[in-house]
Formats: sequence, structure tokens, C-alpha cells
Amino acid sequence: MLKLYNTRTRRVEEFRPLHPPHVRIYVCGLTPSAEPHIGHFRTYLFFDVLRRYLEHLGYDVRYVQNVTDIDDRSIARAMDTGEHWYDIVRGFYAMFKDAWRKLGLLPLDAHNEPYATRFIPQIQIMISELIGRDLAYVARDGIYYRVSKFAGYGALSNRNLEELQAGARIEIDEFKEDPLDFALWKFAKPGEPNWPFEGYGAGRPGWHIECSAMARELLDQEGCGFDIHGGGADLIFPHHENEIAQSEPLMRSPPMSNFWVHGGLLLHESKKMSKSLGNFEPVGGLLERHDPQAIRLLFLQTGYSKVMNFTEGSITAAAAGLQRLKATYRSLALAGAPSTPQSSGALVARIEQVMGEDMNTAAAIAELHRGAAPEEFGQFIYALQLLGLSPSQQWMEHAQLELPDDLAQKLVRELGPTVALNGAEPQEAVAHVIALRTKARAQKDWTESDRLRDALARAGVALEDSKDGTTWTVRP
RNA sequence: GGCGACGUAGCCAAGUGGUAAGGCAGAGCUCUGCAAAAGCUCCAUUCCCCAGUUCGAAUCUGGGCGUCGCCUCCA
Repeated sequence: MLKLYNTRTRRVEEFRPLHPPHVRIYVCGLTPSAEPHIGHFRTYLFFDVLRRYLEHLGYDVRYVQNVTDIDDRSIARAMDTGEHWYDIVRGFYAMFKDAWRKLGLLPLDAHNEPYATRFIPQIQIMISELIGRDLAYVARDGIYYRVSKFAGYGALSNRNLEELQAGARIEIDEFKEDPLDFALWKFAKPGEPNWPFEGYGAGRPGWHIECSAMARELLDQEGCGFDIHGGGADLIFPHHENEIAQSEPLMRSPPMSNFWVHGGLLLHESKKMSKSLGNFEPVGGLLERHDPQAIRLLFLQTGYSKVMNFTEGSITAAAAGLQRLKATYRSLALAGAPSTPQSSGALVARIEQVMGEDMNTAAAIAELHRGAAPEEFGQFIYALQLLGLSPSQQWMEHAQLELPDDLAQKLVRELGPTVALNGAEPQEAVAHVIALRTKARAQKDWTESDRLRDALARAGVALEDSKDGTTWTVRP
């Protein structure tokens, strides 16, 4: 049982696949024309958990997430820098995939990660069909969709044409019939990348048509729709509205997607992160400073569809919460509780109850914070995995981050050259200082003992004494 | 101007009619040479404001105030 908020109907509805046990999902992916930011990952982390949860419910999920590897911005950037436009795309997309892996998202591969430029024939066929239906026309600089011809335009975003006309901003393009019309194909200007289009002219696809064409090709060749179409809330208009306009008139049985699910935007200093404002927080730097699982936990602690304000301090707070989850895990593991993941039982049932209500991951995490009985350990682990927070060996060591490379130098600076650390590996340096401290403690030389501990602390290494000896962890 | 979302403790946040989850921070205790880590305990008579509906409202209705988003490339 899963209820989901459906943007199309503006209601929370029970999710039922069109063709159980298959579930087909299309999520709008990245346009790699700028550095990927943390806002992107709020959306994809949510769909990752949705995917996991649908699989938990026993569905066979086909998840497709596209790559918009051709767009105006990367071309403009190439003109500025002199790089090849596709090197720019490749570079940013590699950064995206690197963060994707670090954050533990379920993998994308050739079958569920279509690139727009590899679907040019399908895009062109679709454009031809739209022209044939009088839903598109050829203008001087490109081929446009004739919005006034599609009666359903505005249904998804709850707008009507009059409102849109009234609110339309000044139109730069002189060649369109109507300011609301949007490009399906842009004829190439000199020096721009282009693909031939028999009968019309070489150029490149507009932004919206690729999704319609790829969704049809990969998820809905019968023209009867698929189950879930997702993306960030900023895509509702115009992108998803335009996708519907392109796809539904050509379908045997609309709607294009039964459910439309949108992730709430992530704000930065109470403003939306966007390419045009340039106020985004790149994900790469955050992943160097924080445990990726803390970032995941942070997002899952807020309802997926709510607007959320991002601060780096909130990751630190989430990291502290993650430590508690790890501590629960550790104490159960050390107590010898059976650790085989268990997909059913009372604890999992409580998780299902809240997740079933429009994916209430925050309540699910609250449930995990209440702890688990030893016999529920397997369920506890299963629930963590369901949220993408798979425990690793690191959880037993409650390590937070890697040791800094320059640790030995830092320690020499703190402690003075009398300590023989020059050139030592970070691990050795820590072990050496701990050994010195253990000796001092044995002689009850608390001053020296505390001096060594403070020096390590300032270098980012926290000590923990126990009956069995001294252990350490890295703290930012 | 049109459309929409949100406003819950110091901070983040769940909760859509039955009497306020959870996390962070903070306080106390246990443990410790002292710490740290861990554990335990405490921490909103109250949910932006004002009216109303109801036996009963954070939750429903109306009206304010405030913040943000979409209407332009955007996850």
C-alpha cells in the first residue's frame, strides 16, 4: 500500500501500477551545463528511496533518468572557453555521477540512462508526427509547438491560456506565432553542433521534446502511458506541461503518466538555487567535508515535497543524528544480535505504515531512532537499507571521515619537533602519539597526557579511552 | 497581476478532527584520572494572528500578517 501525491490530480492517491508487477518511472535528469549542486541531489535522493520502496513492495521497477547532453548553455559556454561543447557536458556529468555514487544512489546504466543525442531519430519522428497533426509548424529559426492547438495545455500546472498570455514575459523571438509556443527543433547557426533533419534543416532538439521521445521509446511504445513521471517542482511548468502537450495527442490512451510526482525545491539562504542566479552549493565540496550518509539523512528528515532551506550547519546536525543511529547499530551488533536483513516483522510494518503515507521518510527515521530490540536487528538493518543508509564496516568503527594527509605535519606544529613524526603516514602518526600518551598515563602524568590529546583534537582526531585501550575518530 | 506552497520548542522537523513523533543544541546523572564516546533522565498546557464551525481544531472555514516558489534556463 502506497499513497502518493499526484500533481496531475492535486490529490494524494493510492498508487496502483498500470501493469503489475511492473512499474515504469521516468525522472527528468540533469542538464550538465553547470556544476551539479546539492539541490539536484535532494530530488534524486528522493526518487532513489521511492525506487527502493517500490521494490520492497514487490514491484519490478523500470527506472529511466535521462541526460540532456545538448542545450544552449553548454554551447554558449564552449564559445566562451574555446573547449569542445561535449567535453563540457562530459566533465559536468562525470562530477554528477561521482556524487551519485558517493551518496549511494542505486546505479544507472546504459538501459536506464538515455542521452538525448542518441535519440535524434526518435525525436525527429515525433516532431514530424506533430507537424502532420498541425500541432507544430516550421518557422524561420526552428520548428515550434503550436500551444493553442492543444486543449489540455495548462492542466498539469493549473493554468489557463489567458493567464499564461497575461503573465508572458517579453518575447525575444520574432518568428513564433504565439509567445507561448516553444521550440521542438532549433536550426543550427554557423558553428553550432547539429544533426541533419531531412526535409527541414540541420539543427538540434529543443529542451522538452527529448523527454517525450525517450519516454515513448523506452517506457511506452504502446501509447498507453506509464506509471510515474518525476522531477523537481520547478519542472512542472513549462517542462512537464510541454512534455504532455507533445506526447498525449500522439497517444492511443492518455495520460502520458498516471502519476506526476515532484520533489520540493531546495533553497540556499532562502533563495532558490538556480543556474541563472549562480547561488548554488556545489555537491562536490560538500562531499569532501561531510559524510554522504549525513546528507542523505538530512534530506530524508524533511518531507520530500516541501520547500527546504539548505544550510551547511544542518548537515552537521544531521551527522550528529547519524552517529546515534550508528551507535544503536553498533550496540546491537556487539551484543551479537542476528544481523541478517529481515524484510518483515513489527518494526518493518511500522515503517511501511508511515512510508505508505506519501513516503513519510521523516517518520520512518523517527521510528529507527526509537531503537530496536535485539531480535529486531535484522529489520532495523533492512529499514536502513530501504532508506539507502546501508550500514558498512565503517559503522562499527564509527569513523566519520578519512584522516587528513598532512596530519603528521600538523602534529609536529602542535607538539614541537621533539616528537619524531616527520614524514610519517597519518595512521602511524596517530598511533605514535597515542603510544606516547599511554606511557604518560601509566605514569599518571596527566599534564602531558592531556597535552597530547589536545594536540590530536586540534588536528581533527578525537580520542576515546576504554578498558581495552584508546581508540580514535576523525571529527571536522 | 495570476497560480501555488509553507508558517509547530533556541534550530531542523513529523503530525489533516480526539488532546503535540523524532533529530540537533542545552541541562542533570552514570561511566572516566579528567575528558570523549555511550547510556539514562529532563526540555512546547501548546502549534503566526483574529474570528467561526464542532462535544472537541495544530489539523476544517473565512479574514489578516509573513516567507518562498512558478508564470524565463532550472532538480
